[in-house]
Amino acid sequence: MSSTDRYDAEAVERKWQAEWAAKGTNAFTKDELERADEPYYNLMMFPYPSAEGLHIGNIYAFTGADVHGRYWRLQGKTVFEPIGFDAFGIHSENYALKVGTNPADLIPRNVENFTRQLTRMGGMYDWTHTVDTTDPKYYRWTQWIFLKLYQGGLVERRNAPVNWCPSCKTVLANEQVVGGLCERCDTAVEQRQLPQWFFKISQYAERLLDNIEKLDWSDTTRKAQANWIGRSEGAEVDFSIQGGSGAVRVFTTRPDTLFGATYMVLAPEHPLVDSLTTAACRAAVDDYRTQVAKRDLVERKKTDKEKTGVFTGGYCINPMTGKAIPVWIADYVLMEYGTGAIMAVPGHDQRDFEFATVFGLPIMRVIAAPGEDANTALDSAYDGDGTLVNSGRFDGASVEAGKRAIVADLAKRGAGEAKVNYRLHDWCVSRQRYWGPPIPMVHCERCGAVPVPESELPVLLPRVEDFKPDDSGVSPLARVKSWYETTCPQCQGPARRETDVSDTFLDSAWYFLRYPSADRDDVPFDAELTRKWLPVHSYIGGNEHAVLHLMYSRFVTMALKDLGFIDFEEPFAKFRAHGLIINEGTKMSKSRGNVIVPDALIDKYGADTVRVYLMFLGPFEQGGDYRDQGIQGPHGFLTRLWQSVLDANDVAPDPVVERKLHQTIRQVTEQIPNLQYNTAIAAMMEYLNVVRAGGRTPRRAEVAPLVLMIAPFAPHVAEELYQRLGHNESLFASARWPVFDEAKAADALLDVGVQVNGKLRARVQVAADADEAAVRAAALANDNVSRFVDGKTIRKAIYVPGKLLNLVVG
RNA sequence: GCCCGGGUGGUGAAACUGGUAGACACAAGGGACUUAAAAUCCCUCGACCGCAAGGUUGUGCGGGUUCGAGUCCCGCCCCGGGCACCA
Repeated sequence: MSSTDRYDAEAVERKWQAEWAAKGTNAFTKDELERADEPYYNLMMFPYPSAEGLHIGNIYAFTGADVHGRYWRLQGKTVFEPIGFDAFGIHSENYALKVGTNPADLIPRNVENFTRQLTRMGGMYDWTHTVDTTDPKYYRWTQWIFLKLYQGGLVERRNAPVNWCPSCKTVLANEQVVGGLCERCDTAVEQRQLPQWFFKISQYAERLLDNIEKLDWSDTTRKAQANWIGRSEGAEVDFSIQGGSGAVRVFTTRPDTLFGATYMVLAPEHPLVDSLTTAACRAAVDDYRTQVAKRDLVERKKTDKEKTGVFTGGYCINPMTGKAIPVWIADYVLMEYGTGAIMAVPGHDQRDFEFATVFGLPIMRVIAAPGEDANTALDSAYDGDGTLVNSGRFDGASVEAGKRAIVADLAKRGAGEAKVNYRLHDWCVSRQRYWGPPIPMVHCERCGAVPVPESELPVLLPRVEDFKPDDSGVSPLARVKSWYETTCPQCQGPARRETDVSDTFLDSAWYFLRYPSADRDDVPFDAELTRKWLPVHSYIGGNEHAVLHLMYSRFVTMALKDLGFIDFEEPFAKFRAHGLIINEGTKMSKSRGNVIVPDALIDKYGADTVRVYLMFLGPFEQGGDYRDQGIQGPHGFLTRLWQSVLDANDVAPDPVVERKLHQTIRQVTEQIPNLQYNTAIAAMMEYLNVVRAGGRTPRRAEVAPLVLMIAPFAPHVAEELYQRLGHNESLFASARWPVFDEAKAADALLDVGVQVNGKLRARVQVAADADEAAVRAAALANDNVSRFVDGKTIRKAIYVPGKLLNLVVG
């Protein structure tokens, strides 16, 4: 054997990557996309191109998705597998600040490096249809989407709190606030109110929730989405203000406990706080409100701190008891949920109970559990089921019936109504930052906020050398006078551009619509191509995006459908979340210094080995533990496969090997579409062991199908072996997935376990068509079985055909 | 606190719908081939008892259902991830 016949992964991979690029094996022309017979859009979450390059987690995810795409391609589908770069955002911006470079210079270098690495891993990417969210040709259409939603009445400008670091003089994202302090300078973070742009996603809450059950998505992801939307059924109830006009409206899920509402609590920011506050309480209320405003948003939401609050001096009337109850303010009531005000029922809500205990407010029982009555003392809130007590004419009703009856009563009197509330709140898309697409709006003193005309898109992000945040509290763009000074598109008067940029999540909320039409500059997405290729057939990505990215993508898709731009409302027919890779039992992180460097691994073993190993580690949807030594297994496997194909002769396949082959094809064919890659690979290893058992010489017909089956995992070596088996064209362009023959997969003899009283005593071999009597005879003929049966009566026999016989004796 | 995962040999992990636990692989040990090494091939490999045949035991813990439980039910413990005062 000459040295050129040794498995040289590097040479093989170089050769085939060049071949694919030269022949355009994985790229589609517009015409090809339009004419595809069986389109299959295989999408994976595009990466943020960091300066460090692809990490093993990216590679794991992309490989798993690529295996999926290559499999369907071999099954005859036209698989479109694009990749792009999600390059805007705070990560790039902060990193650029840290190293003192402009992100506009940094990103192209990172993209180039990522492209090199992705190519090197052997992904089946169509590089003629890629996107870069920072390219004006892309973000022009991100801005277009903003405008379309604006025109559709789905965008609104309103004040909202942001985290503010008084020392860095900048707005912070929630994750930049650590323990109430700025992560960079440890200064206490405050809240500031700024006008921001919102997408009214909450209008879609019901549809977003209802559609979930129709989606073929990972269960965990669907549950996360449902929880995030957080539907809760209850009622809104008016508590009229004593000695004043109007009422305070609250949302409650427990209208049945209304008789137990002994006080009320408003969020400190609630608009009625001012009018409810009496002169005597004014100072304390103002003081408390200032303190709350000072705290950052993250700290505000901590649940484990002691309840605080102050009395406003005002009273409202409980619509059921007619009694006046005091109105307090406290930071445990949030302005953004419900109506920003609650009726407190300390007897049956733990938070209210704690608050009432701290401030000595009355606690009343209005629900009695079985065995309790109206006078049973409460030492904590009781939130279980039971019957109403201390509730006038509603006494004796169940919780369920009480809810209905009290809501009906309130409705009759015009004091309340049934109401469904959602946790999901509107999407704030404003970022007081530099590295993002400028929001395409103009502020005119006369006309107010005016959208930039479509014909003037893109609103280019100017190159700004000094994009460090300053104390203005607004985007760095607000310092670039030459940029923000403009004229009003409506009245031509002097105007000022919106200087905030949009959220990165907006960039990624529509990129899948762009890919097929990435080469079009006249439209964001071609109508025909979109109809043909979307919704996405398969989407694979991390569970860290299970909520926001997927939710926003669904929302944008729904909105675009309602606006008449597309004819479907769910973007991803199928979604699967992949697991995480850990290293020797511990999480990988830069600080631990245990990050696996993919380039070094590929240098040593080749991309094919790395791909197979990553997919072999554990179930793809659960992740796995990367162990350095383990890679030897897959590497040896590919080496043996190589050797076996080169050594193969033309003798007809051995029947025993052939049976195993068909069983293997069956298993692998079933498991790959379900992402059960680890066991599919194990089956192929097992088969190759049979082919090579005892050092026998493999036959060509025994190994040729294995070359095809390993191709999704190890595409380069598969191509090379396919060629050496005598084919001229690329395997992926010409080969078809092997088909198994059920008859040939069937075993002639079956191994049946024999139990006596549930304990395994023997295994007997019987003909595949043996009936129960035959199995029983064979079992009783077995010494070890008769040992346990002799002298006893067989009371019962359970026979699982072809598998197991259990004799119950006694 | 709540919602998801998960807990099986020395290790990563398999196990269809309740039916022969530990496939496949790593590591370890032994052997063949070789001048040697590499590569390749073969054997052993949960624990305990036994020369063996075989037996007992074993899937985080405690109960239960069943002819039969890693798998189902009830009650716990531990690990990982996400959400978190949501009224």
